[in-house]
Amino acid sequence: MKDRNEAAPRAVTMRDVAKAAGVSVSTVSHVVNDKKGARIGKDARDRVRQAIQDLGYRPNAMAKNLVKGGSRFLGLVADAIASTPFAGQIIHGAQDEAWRHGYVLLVANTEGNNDAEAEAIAMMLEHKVRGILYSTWYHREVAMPAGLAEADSVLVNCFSAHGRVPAVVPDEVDGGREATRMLLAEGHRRIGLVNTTTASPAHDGRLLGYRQALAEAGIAFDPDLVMDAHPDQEGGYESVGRLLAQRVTGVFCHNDRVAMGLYDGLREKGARVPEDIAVVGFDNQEVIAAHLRPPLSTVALPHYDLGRVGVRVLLGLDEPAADGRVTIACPPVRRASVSTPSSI
Amino acid sequence: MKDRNEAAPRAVTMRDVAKAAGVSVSTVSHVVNDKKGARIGKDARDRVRQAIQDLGYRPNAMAKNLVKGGSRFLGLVADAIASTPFAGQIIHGAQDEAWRHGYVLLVANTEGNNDAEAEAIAMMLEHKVRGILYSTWYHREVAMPAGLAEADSVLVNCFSAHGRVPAVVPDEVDGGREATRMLLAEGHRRIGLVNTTTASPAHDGRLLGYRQALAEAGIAFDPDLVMDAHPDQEGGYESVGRLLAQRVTGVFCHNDRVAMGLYDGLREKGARVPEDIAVVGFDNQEVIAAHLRPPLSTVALPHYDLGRVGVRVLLGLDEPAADGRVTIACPPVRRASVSTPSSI
DNA sequence: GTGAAAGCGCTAACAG
DNA sequence: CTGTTAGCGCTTTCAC
Repeated sequence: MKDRNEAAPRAVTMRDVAKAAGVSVSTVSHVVNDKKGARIGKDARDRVRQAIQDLGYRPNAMAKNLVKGGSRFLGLVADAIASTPFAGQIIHGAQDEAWRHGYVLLVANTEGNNDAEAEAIAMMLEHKVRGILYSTWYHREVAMPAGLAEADSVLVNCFSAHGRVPAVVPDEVDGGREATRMLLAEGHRRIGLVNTTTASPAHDGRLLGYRQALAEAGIAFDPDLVMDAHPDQEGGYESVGRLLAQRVTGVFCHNDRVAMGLYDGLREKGARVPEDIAVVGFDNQEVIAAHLRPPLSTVALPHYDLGRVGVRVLLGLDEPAADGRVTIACPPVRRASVSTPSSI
Repeated sequence: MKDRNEAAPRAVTMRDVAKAAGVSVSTVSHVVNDKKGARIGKDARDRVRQAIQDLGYRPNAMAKNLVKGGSRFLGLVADAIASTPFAGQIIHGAQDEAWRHGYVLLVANTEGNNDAEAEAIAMMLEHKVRGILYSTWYHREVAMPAGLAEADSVLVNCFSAHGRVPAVVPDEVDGGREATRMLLAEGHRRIGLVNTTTASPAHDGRLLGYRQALAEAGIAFDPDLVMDAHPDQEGGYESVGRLLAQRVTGVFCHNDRVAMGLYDGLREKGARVPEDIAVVGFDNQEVIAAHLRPPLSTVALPHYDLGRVGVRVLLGLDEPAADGRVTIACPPVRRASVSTPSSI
């Protein structure tokens, strides 16, 4: 760390380097940027390199961006970075892809606060970002914040009603299908679904996927096997009675937390997983799914890819479908909760 | 979103506004920044405001920073944003505090990759950040990456051997004491500690806190009550036998995941929480602690504050102690796992 | 009260 | 091969 008291010793600029190397600034510029066209004498080049070393020169990105007329920034506004790892995974994917293309992410965390959101977007606009990703921690419809329209933008894990802004979202239907298929593959025919209580892309999509998978297997849909519960451990726990009453042999839970609560309830009733009841979750929330007893089979929400593809769409590398959507598959993750450990 | 095909229509600048308002750029600059000294006629001021509206002018932060000779950026490099919510909370705290002081966070996620780290730091330096926060997702000693020394920097949730760089870290000893005290307060005298297997600030600090709390209560330290286990659910589960053999009535677990595994093991042995054994965790990892049966008493790792104070130290608003450390307390979070639900 | 002009650090023609 | 020059969009003296 530099001494905090030291008088700011005006940063070393290209001119300083030029002077030290006995060349002009443009020569320095050329060697710094490895300009193809420019033929610089090996001699001058070396002197410049040396001067850069000696003076500890760092190019000034702001000056460079100014003259280039546009920054290498990409904005990412997230509504909840602190509560789950989901936003973190989106950020991770977005950043990897952004860096790959020479962009830097400006991340703003709004925790759902509208003022923070407006401020964040204004800040990004003033930094002349190349575009803005607007992301939510769970898949939902959003009202486009004013200001977003001033830049290229892409919605990540959310979408707007009119569909005029490209949206990268998980394929909930596919996920529901995959989850149900894991149970089907083990021979289950009476499969319960513990869905969430509120209508949402997740609620509707996963239900549809469940029905599709049943249909594929030639099994009639039985509405009695579908029940709603608060999407957390408590909701799962409380569903046990209804599930047992329906004599299901397998259950597809709305998420891993519900499955965790369900495990507790089943244990209390003396039902074993997976021998008596096979369980599948959703989300692949590592801290839970991989460490339950037995480890939970689930379907992964592709947050990393949502972020990654969001950037690709923003940069024009991927094209959304005609409806403005890019849909990312939810891959199944098989663990011991659907069949006896020895068989997987 | 702007039409992706539209030819980039050179952004509107201050000159455009000046022309539209029939004034000079300096006048526009003065009204945009509400310069105190400058006396601008209400008339001119209004015309400028109007022109700004009409043209949709946004100041160019890069140009502003260039002339001001320094950016309003703060860098934050994190080693693992995607795996736990911990880094997210650090980022959240850092960003709130940064924004409060007019700074924007440049976040870089390195996932432990050294090249990514070097690149991230170089990028931040080139953007002339005011300073850099270097953070880790669990409390540990780090080797200072080269390059960090070129800027003011502060370590967050980590520290360097020589202590020349200020470090903001959680008070592990305090946390261990608080956790143990929760058990003591319920009358427990035979308290087990399931610690992690590897030496670390967490391992050593929490053990010390445990011993201090016992000493405060006049209880002799019994090494047989301290056992090590892998710091996850599996580790907790496997500790049950040893714990029961020691006839402890309360257990302080290295973290919430260990406590979660312990719950499973205790249930299998027919032991109830908290009636037969009271349990306390560490971390306050919401998704687990708040939703176990019964909800888990624990001690919170103050990640939000680590980030927040990290920024304050960087900006010179808080002073580290003589040893370069700023230590943040780990507050206890009481839930039902230490006493019967009715009594809390 | 308001404007003209210099310059922040850098790039990109264009000259030589 | 290398140097000169004109800006990029903005702030800030200093004149008028």
